[in-house]
Amino acid sequence: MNYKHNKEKVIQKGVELFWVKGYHSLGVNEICEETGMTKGAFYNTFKSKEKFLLTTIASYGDIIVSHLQAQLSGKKTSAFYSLVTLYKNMLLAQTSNNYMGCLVNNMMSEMGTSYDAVAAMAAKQFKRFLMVIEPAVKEAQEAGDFDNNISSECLAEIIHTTFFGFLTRSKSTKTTNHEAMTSFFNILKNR
Amino acid sequence: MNYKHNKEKVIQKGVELFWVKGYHSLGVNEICEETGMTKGAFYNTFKSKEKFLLTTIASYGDIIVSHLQAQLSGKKTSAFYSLVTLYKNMLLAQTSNNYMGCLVNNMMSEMGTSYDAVAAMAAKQFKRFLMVIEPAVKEAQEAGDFDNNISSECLAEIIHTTFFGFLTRSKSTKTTNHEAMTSFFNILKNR
DNA sequence: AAATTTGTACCGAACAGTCTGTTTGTTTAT
DNA sequence: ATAAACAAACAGACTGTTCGGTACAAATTT
Repeated sequence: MNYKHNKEKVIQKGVELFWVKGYHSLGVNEICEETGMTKGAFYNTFKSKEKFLLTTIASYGDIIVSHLQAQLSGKKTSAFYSLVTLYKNMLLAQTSNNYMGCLVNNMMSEMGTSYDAVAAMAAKQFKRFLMVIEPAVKEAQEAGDFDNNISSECLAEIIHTTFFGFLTRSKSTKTTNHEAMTSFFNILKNR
Repeated sequence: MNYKHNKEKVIQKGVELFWVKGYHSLGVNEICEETGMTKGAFYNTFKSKEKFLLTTIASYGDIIVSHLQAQLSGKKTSAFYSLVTLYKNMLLAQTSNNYMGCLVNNMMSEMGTSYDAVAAMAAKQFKRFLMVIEPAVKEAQEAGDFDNNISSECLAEIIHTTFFGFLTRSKSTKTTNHEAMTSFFNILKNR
């Protein structure tokens, strides 16, 4: 009544909260406390907790897509090196992020088998990530750094899927395995 | 008191339930209903929901370790081929398992950042898996199928981590990406 | 004035966990 | 041999809390 909520800011806070706590251990009450909304405003705006989650995943996807594009469009170095640097930095970022991983990956894991709409949304965002990565992969293939006997789409999928694997693993070890990540890219690289 | 509970059976049911539903969306009431226990018996036996989870993860680890050992000890073919077959079959099994993934991987993701004891237990089981895989990886390296410029431990870790990535991803797509999995092993193979 | 948004009290259901008292097999004392 | 004592396992009603979601009136915007 005395305050018009900034929907974008609320969504960003939602991203943060779901990212840190996951879906089931985050309550609507806590969302309201953290965002300054009341339940009335929340349900009027977002209809349900699940729909709010879907909105946050989509928003998170936007952020990551922008990040990936920014990191890969620099073009100061080879596409291969850009990719290696990108993934190394994203893995490194986990240490200062309390190993929260990636919201899309987290939601695939927590909700994938039980909430179809969430699974579909996560899959959609994953595909968007691949679409940003793929041109760089293709470029690295054409430059001879990656094998050419495999489609760039498939290779992009392998890379990002493996990255997700490292993210999940780092949650339990509380360390980022850079050695393995580096070795992974060394193996991918044509000798 | 006309019934003595079979602790092992209860744990196995717990494995199944946590595997399907995860931690936060599985209640103690449901565990009791499904196992035939009452709350009194449950809390007397397992002390808490979290401790029960730890027990089930350890038990699940035993099952998987046995499975991995059994599949790799056959030795009818090369170590490389045994590994490829093993992972292909495990990925394939997801389709008939409703994409439940691997309990250890699921728990790393859901609980890793919030419950240290669970994170540690998941990490422990993961290490056990690696210890079973590693000798086969080493053998494949010695046979010339895998690169020798990398430690067998590290390579085992890359393989299993990537597999976990594929598991998580299959939860959202509801399909197992065999093409990517096969390509992954093709890339690993020395040409 | 009409429509929309907000705040708050409230709902029934579900949550993890506790409490009291009971049933059991075993150990000890007679 | 019998009985008393005991600890462990058991049953399930019950605790207080939190859950997602609703109702509705007051405030605000149109």
